[in-house]
Amino acid sequence: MGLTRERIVDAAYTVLDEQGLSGLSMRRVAQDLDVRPGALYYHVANKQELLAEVATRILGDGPTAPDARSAAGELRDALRRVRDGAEVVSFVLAFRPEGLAPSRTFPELFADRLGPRQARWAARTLVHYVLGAVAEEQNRAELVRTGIVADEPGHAVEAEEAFRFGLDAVLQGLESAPALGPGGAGRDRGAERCGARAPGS
Amino acid sequence: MGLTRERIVDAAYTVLDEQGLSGLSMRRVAQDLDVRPGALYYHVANKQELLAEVATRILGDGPTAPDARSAAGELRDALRRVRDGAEVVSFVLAFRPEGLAPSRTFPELFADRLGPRQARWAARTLVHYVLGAVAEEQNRAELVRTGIVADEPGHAVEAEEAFRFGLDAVLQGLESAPALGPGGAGRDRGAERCGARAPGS
DNA sequence: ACCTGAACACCGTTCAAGT
DNA sequence: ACCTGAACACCGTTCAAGT
Repeated sequence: MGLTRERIVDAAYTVLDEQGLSGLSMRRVAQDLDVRPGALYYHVANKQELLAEVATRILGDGPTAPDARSAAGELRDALRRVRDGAEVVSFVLAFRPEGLAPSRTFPELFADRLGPRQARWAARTLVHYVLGAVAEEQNRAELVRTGIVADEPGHAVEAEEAFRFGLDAVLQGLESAPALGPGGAGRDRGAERCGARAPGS
Repeated sequence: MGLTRERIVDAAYTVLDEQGLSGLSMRRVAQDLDVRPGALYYHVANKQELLAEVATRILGDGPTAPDARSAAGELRDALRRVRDGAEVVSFVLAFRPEGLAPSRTFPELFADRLGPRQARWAARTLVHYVLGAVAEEQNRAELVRTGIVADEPGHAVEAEEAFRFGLDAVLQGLESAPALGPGGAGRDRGAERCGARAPGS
């Protein structure tokens, strides 16, 4: 009864939450919509585009909080609301940089203290931290679900503490370390040989 | 002429470097070894196990440097040596935590200053940062390869600066922020409402 | 304009049967 | 013990043909 881009995204989001990212196939989405797989391609270019739409839905309007700590918390909440949320957003962020909400809003959080370049770098550091932490947590949940690993009690609180520990460290470092102009000079305490070559081939 | 687990890992590593992770299939590996796909399963349980072996090869013996900064640099070098290295290691780290070299060696880097729990958290924060940074860089390289995005000149140096910026921040934060006992009390500067609920469903 | 039917070119994995 | 042949149950994507 009228296939729509929006209905497809809805169905995909539901499949994601119920089956996880590994269960999210175009064929499965089509089946849930009582439609042949090919029909989807009239409304959506390909699976990547559909995933990008799902990621946008996961992230919502982006964080509304004005400070980095609360914004990171909001991002974490958004990612945790749906199964494999961090994995989906990471994937989309990979092939569509600058296209997602955090890439636009997070740099603003550092715009008062840092130049535009450093603000972008700081934002990426923070976003990567949250994505990595939530992805680890959700991946572990997937392993528990499949029975590969046992659900140790007290793991949830440990995850909480661990997240806070790392978040504190990252925020601390971001607000103290790079107190210098947009040129990028002046990081000179034991910074010799950190291993940096051009990517091979 | 004598299929071996080692020869299979060799072939997989070569396919990875030449075709990327998306081109690394069991069938492709079998083809390169002049063998039917089914033959691989006599030496390797499944694709995940093979990927774990490839990740181990990418990481080598783990970092030999005694300080966190150099260790992070060594990890980054190792990941960058092969195409999609960060993606592979992230994937393996997801379904096989504690199984890879960094999970064992990185906590030692913080063992003198932090308790065992915090040392593990600090290690994870640092490893996630490096993985995220290299993954972003390599994902961009893949996009350039496919022609989806243009190869802006000066992007390599920007990546270098960005990595150093974030690394400095993370290291700074890790060595200053959590100067407290293994109990976990005492992070009390503006830490209200960071958004923490149990994972849904 | 929108969807079906049907195919194309792939996947990972299993397993009887051969040697 | 080790590998082949052949299948099973999937994929994403395309595209003529129908309505």
